[in-house]
Amino acid sequence: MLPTQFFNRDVQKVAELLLGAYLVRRVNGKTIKYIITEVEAYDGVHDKACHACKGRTARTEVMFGPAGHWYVYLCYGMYDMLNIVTGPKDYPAAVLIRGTQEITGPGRLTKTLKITRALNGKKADKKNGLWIEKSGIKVLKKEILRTPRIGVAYAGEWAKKPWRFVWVSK
DNA sequence: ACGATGATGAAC
DNA sequence: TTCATCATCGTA
Repeated sequence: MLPTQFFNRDVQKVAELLLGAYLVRRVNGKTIKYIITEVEAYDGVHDKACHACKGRTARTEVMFGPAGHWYVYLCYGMYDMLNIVTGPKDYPAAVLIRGTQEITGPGRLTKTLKITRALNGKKADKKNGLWIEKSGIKVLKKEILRTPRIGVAYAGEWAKKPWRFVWVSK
């Protein structure tokens, strides 16, 4: 299980390192590991695509908290989005986990793993049934595709930042 | 291409 | 209290 310290650093570094790691879900006695293949970085109050650009609010409070906690919010009235908080306390940033080897799309991911806002603010550990583990899989730099983030066209210049990371495996 | 569906933040 | 907006997806 990756410790809090792992997440307590630059959000883009964490995003990159999460590719090839296991997202582990334990629900009613069964534990399943999913290999993370697609993530996005959201970085600070200045990032207009990051919810924290609105400042400290009831929703964004979790991102201002310590690293290694889940930030789960409802998107488009239907889908829960799963993020892991990164960086030091009071610096709002998070990595959106968009997909795994078996599951493409952040909405499908949370639906399949039965992840809801009940996990919002909870620590990524075994007690909460959702955590991240090192897999031992080697992801080469050349296998990482970087693109602008999805669905954030409203964010002006920030929409153009190549902060989406995809592990292209063949 | 479009509607479902509800929380959020900002305006009034 | 109302309103536009939204880190999506299934159906067409």
